[in-house]
Amino acid sequence: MEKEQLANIFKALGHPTRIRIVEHLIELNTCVCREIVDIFPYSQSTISQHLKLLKESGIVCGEVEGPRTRFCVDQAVLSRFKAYVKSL
Amino acid sequence: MEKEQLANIFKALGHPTRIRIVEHLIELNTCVCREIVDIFPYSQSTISQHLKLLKESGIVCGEVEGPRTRFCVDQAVLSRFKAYVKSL
DNA sequence: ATCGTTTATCGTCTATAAACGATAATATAT
DNA sequence: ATATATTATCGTTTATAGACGATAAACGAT
Repeated sequence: MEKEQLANIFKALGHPTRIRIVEHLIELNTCVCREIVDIFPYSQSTISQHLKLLKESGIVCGEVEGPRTRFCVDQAVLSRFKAYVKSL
Repeated sequence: MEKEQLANIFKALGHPTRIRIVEHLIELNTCVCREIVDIFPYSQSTISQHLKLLKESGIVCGEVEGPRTRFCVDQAVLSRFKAYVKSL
């Protein structure tokens, strides 16, 4: 796993809200943006921005499904990330 | 482990240079600032600042030793951090 | 065709990060 | 006492993050 992507994943997780979003995604397996907006005390645009960062890091993927986007954790990337952390 | 500290550790590792510094500290077990400055293409003040962030997150600790500071990874914190990541 | 719902993006503002050089602080050695 | 080496901090500059509201885009339902 490249240092650059590693750093991006760490950075993506470097915010309490994004940690919680990822935990939530792992728990529910999948999720649309609206559900997350309803849970957190932030605006839709803010949550969307957090999801964008998570997606850009590669740890989360989102597929468009009609008018909404279904987000989920990319298990392959998460596995590689966990393997790296374990190696520390 | 509290979300706030978790996020701080993730954030601290969210920079390629700081990842490398931590890897280096783990490898050598301990290190003074000057050695790191010699390795990386950044100024002493920049490296010192990176070390400060790492220290503030708790993942690294530094004890003053005469005119220099000896840095090392806090194994207890690293362990807890690794345990959290494993739980994802 | 229009409306409502959902999501992404734009523009803005404020705060923090990242880098540097310069300087202060500390301790060792001369 | 003075010089040297090491580290931390200050001040500055530029870039990025984090939040918001407003708006655009996409689709489903009416």
